[in-house]
Amino acid sequence: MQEKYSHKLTDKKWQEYWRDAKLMSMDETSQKPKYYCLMMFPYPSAALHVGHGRNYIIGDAVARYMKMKGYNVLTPMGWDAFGLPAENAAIKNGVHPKELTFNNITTMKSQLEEWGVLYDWDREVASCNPDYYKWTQWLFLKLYEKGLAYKKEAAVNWCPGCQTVLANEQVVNGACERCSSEVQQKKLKQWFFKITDYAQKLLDDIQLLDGWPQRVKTMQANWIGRSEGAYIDFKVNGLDKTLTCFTTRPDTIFGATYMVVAPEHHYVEEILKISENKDKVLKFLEKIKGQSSFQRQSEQVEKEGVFSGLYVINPVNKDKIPLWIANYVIYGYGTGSMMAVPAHDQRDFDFAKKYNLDIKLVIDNPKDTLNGPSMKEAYEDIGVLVNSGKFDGISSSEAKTAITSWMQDNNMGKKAITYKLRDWLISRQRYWGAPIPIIYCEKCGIVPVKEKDLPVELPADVEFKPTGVSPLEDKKEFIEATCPKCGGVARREVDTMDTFVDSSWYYLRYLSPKNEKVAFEKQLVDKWLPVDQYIGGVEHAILHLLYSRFITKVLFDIKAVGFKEPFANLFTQGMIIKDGAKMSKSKGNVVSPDKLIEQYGADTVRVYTLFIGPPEKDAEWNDRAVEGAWRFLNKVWRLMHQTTQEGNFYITDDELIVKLTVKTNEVIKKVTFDIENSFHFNTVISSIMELVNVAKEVVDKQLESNSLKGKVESKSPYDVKETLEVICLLLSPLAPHICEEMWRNLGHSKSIFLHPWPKHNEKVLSQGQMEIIVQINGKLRSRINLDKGISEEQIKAAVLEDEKVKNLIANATIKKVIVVAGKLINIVVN
RNA sequence: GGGCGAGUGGUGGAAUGGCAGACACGUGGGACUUAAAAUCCCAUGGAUGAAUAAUCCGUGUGGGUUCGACUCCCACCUCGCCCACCA
Repeated sequence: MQEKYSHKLTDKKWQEYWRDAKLMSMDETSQKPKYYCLMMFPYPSAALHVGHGRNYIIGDAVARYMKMKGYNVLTPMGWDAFGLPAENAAIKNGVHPKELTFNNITTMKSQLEEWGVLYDWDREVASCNPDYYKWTQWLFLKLYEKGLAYKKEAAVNWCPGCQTVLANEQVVNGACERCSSEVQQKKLKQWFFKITDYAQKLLDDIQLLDGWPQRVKTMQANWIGRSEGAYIDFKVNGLDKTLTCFTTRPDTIFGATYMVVAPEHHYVEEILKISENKDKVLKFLEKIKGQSSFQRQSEQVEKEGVFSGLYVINPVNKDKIPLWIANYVIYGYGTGSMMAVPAHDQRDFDFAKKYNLDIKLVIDNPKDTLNGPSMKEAYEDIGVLVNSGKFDGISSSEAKTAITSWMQDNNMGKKAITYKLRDWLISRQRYWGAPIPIIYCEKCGIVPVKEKDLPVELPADVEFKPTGVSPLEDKKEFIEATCPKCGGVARREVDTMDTFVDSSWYYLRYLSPKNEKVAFEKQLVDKWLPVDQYIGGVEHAILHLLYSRFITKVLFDIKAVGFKEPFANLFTQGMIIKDGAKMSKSKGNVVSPDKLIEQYGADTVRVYTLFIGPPEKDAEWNDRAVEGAWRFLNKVWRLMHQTTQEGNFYITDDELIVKLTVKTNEVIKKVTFDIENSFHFNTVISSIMELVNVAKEVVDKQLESNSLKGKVESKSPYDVKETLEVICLLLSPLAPHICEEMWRNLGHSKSIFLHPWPKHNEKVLSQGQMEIIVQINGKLRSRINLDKGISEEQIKAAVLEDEKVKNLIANATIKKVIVVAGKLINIVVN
């Protein structure tokens, strides 16, 4: 064994060894229990920084740990390889997206290897390969068959920068998530997945996700946004037309004093035809059009509206109330129109004040009687109904159901549930994605491509120009097709699919990545899924995870898989921050792992990354503190060297033996608990540091006592090697290279990762003495060392006999004594 | 406005309701060295102390529960993230 630790001696050697030995390959014939450990597959962008590294290092540590715990571990990796950045780069630099993507994949793979992160590379997938996207297209066909893929004209978010359509989820503060251009509205015919059909199931089954962070579950529930209420029909005065609104407060229907429709509402066209107020309405619509969607959505924009010139009839009391058009009504939610109850909704109240509309009190505050005209703000709480006909006097919560069923009986409205969740718009007017497998025939209309004709391959040479339509539009050989139904002349769909479709099922493909006959084998996925541990960034808390859940449920319903949820346990790691901000090229605060790995080695970078803080929380990167991890590994190496160079090293002093063996077993217990319970590798490392510190101290003391004459020999000396092995084993998932090296130096011929994880021995823990804290009236006053394992009564007696304690309570009477086993005693006196 | 999370030394952070500040980083001092690096040792929340004595204060603020609160409950303040004119 070298005297000094050098990562240059260990890193490459063991990386190659593990790779050749296929250490992390799943064993298909194994009888061991399975463990599917999955990292969110990355988009192949230029180069990884230490922030990305955290994700892979955590995952690798978990996978190695579970392997040592005796599981048959599946830990695959792949590439979410379609998408805009590669295509944008192609437009800019003229490099084909495919070339760029695969170059990036090569770079990232070698970076992962340098970190010592292992995967079952035989199962690698890339979503841009035809043998993968063939099955993404198959998935589309399955949804189409089930009526879950449909085409409709829709006002879509159009990014003028990327020249494409964006999903609602890709619009952030009215701007494109990618290029920050201001998003415009545009009407296009687009393909959608009917995720709204699964809104309730997606919401209900959140309950099944015991292993998910509460935060993510809440975010999903909010995103689905279920609300219960009623649809209520309002007849337009004097016309044979009904406008329906959605409300969560049917109890306030008697207080509706006007009605509002969104400016985009289809009825606005009718209004313009017949309204006497047409000019003002037109002027208003013009003004609203000038406001970007971002302006409309921000709260700074004042509620504005215009009287339509028409009236509607409140069905419950036949009141004739004005119909308004206003910017604060969202076309996409509910019915795009709403009843306004100014007395009991703050927004309606503000609007009514501004335009001098009636405010009618229908819910009274039982504690403090309200007076309609003098109200300063809306009363939104529960209360007792007034001015509500036969419903006067009942509570508002009762009234909700009572009024709804009464309206239902009288054909005025009905119970309703709405969701904020919208259907998933999957069309992209882009090249670098999976083509939507659809053919348009003049005779037969929309015809899906036959499964046997998949994949619909992307042509290689196309012109990359942002024109607002897919580059495939220019590609005659691609567009021209024959109708699969009638054989006639037809044309192909030129849009490609949102990359979230690619990533919504990849975890199934890993089980049979090369199968050319099916997307995945039911028997295999049913055995291996749900994923035991999914690890990734919280930024995917909504989109990717919701889409994956949706696709899994669809596949379950068509009996393609036998499970309802894809991911049993989810771990979302925190971001690495540098100089107070997320690492990004534009901010110039990116820390590259390459130099650090060159200087300190992979294990130092890994240990520091895990030591930086609890993995689920954000953490600030500190280059200087990396040094601490380096020093620690060197310390371990020196201890190892010092105690193995000249044969076995025995501890012969009984006290030292107890100290070291107790600590060794305590740390095994603590480390195992911290990994199992929370992946808190930061405390795992600090515990191992403590063990190393104690071992060092014991070894030094032993060396001192060896040089002393007349030392007392123990009857059963302790070989330090036992503790050294434990240190190697506990540290190996975190710092695999150095541990593998030290393990071999300890005389083992097989890889440390094939050795079982150590178990602690409770009996050892009960040896020696414990320190009992003595509190008087809850304040720390003394400490007393007592033998472990004595009873509470004995502790109490021993403490009360103690001279110091006696003095402290000399002039007081003892009221009560509380003993906490093994820890503390609190004497309550007065 | 709603939801979630967080507030502990100079810094990152630790603490099943039971010794607050583990483990590190940094800093100061010392040993070794011609010197430096590396390594090792000591100190390191604040206050009053000559003090290695001793005592008091101290986990955002104010209350509460408890023998005992960083931890639980209530109210508030600050910060972060997500959502947001969702009827």
